[in-house]
Amino acid sequence: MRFRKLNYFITVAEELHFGRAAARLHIAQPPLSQQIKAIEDELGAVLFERSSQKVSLTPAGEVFLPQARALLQNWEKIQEQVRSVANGTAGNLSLGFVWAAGTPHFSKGIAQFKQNNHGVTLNLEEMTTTHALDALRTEKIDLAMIFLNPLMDITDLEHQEYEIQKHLLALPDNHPLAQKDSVPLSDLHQLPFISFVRQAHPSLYDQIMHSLHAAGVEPNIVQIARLTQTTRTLVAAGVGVALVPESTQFDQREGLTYRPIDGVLPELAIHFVWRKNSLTPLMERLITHLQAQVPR
Amino acid sequence: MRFRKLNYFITVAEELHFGRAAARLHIAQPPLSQQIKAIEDELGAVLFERSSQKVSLTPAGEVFLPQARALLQNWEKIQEQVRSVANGTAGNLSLGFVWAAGTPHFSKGIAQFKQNNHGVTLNLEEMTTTHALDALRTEKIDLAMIFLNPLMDITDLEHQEYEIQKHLLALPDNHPLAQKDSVPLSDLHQLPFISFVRQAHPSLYDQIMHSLHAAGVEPNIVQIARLTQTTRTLVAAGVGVALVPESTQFDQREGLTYRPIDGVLPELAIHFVWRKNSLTPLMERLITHLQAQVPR
DNA sequence: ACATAATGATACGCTTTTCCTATCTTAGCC
DNA sequence: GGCTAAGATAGGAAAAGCGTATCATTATGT
Repeated sequence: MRFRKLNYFITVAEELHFGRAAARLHIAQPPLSQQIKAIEDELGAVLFERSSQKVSLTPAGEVFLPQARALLQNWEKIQEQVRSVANGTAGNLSLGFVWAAGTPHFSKGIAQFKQNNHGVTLNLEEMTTTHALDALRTEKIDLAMIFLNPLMDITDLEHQEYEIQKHLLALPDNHPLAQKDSVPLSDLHQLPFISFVRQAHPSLYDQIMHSLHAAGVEPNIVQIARLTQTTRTLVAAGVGVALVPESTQFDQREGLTYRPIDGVLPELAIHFVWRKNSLTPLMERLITHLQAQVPR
Repeated sequence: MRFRKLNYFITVAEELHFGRAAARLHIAQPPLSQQIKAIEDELGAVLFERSSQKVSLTPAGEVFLPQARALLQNWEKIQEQVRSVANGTAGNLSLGFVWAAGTPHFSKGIAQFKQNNHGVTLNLEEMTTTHALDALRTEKIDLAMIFLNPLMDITDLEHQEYEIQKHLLALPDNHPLAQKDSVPLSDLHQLPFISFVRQAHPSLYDQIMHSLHAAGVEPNIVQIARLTQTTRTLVAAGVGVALVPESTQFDQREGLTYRPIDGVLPELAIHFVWRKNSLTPLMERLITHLQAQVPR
């Protein structure tokens, strides 16, 4: 599909000489004459006024020439665009990610990717793990970055690790435990606790609770916060303490301190997740790029 | 140039099934697979996700489909347009015509032609014979309607008769000659005369003067008018009499009378004139149409 | 688990299209 | 009147496209 004939016509129209045009096209003159005749037959319109002396365009040819040029140009553009989408330098991508993934290196990575891929439209949306999985399966998003753990049933999906975060204990500045450099897990027993809603990340929630129980810690959940933002506000207000992903510390806040935990807690594994057979070059490129931004 | 492959792609994209698509295209399935593969190779982009279970578009294919459709549609439009221009139902045409050609049947003919050929843009310009010939040769106009006579050198042009007009004598209402039903040529001797500029229609001018001399009439040219409009104003004002084309009488005017001439005067032959080998279907159609409007 | 059915890919020979070489035709020119 | 330049025509060769037969893969049903 080289639009051969269209090119033949344009070249003859430019040279106004079958011999020279044929030379430019690297073919002999007779087939060129034939092909032009074929176009004329197909269109039902004579495009050239021929004499042995000179060749000129008929009004029909005059009208055809710019249109033919435009068509070819259009075709070039289409080709480029399709190629761009194919190798991932253009296209659309909807990404759902959990709040904890929104680290400075994540933002930087996204910004760079946009910078280097002007043809790409990224659609970013913050979601809970539960919501993101649903959005993936209903094809509302193409890619998710969520808390993954082995208990989840994701046989219809594929995934790849993004980063592992540790838990930190969020404390009010003036809390007695803030004196210690790191807090033993057992110290959390019966402490007033602020948790996220289980439904947001059910497996993670269950895993954390399991770990606490195993360490003999019975948390006294005094409040359930839907947004991490709210959790921090409540902790700062002295309502209680909370276990938060380490990425939370990137947002500094008056009156809040973070301490590492001494003891066994599940890791916070953020994974890229996508539907089977839906991994496009664009997604691959984005995943590779974002992963490269993760420190260490 | 049937844009075969493009159509193949579109059909497969619509059916999402190589077998059915091949059937719709009236070819076997293997060549279809081959051609699709050829497109993919050419674009450097996989367009379909194939499995023995189902075929689906890749993002690149998704982008390509509407573009391919648009391209084909565009091609159809181009074809139609070229065909229209070729058979004269569309296009542009610049027509220069002498004032005398602007009769009611001329106006009606033009109006009808426009009505019946909406794709046609007519560019009408009133000109003198001299100016029209120049405009023709410099390709500023495509067709002229001018006073033609055998003395003119128009070997580079072709022509066809439009209509023959007679001369009339334009008189003030109260002029003594207005009493007669027709005026003998000899009566014009020494009468105050209003003439057009010789340069406007030189051959015609010379021919008229020759006829007058031959009849022993020595006109007393008191004024030279550039516009026929002006001639009539001057005649009505009693400045003199004038020889005018019979078409002039279609414009009635207070205080003006026209009388036939008894005697030998050149006929006013208005011809279509165009450059050799420049007669397009559109011009042919216009010429035929206008000529059919001439009375009798 | 194994045979069956459905579907796209591959192999290979045939047909059609396109191209090339050689020659013809026409129109200007010395 | 022959010469030259340019496009058209003729006929065979090369290339592209197509068809039949077959393979490979995957789901399905017993």
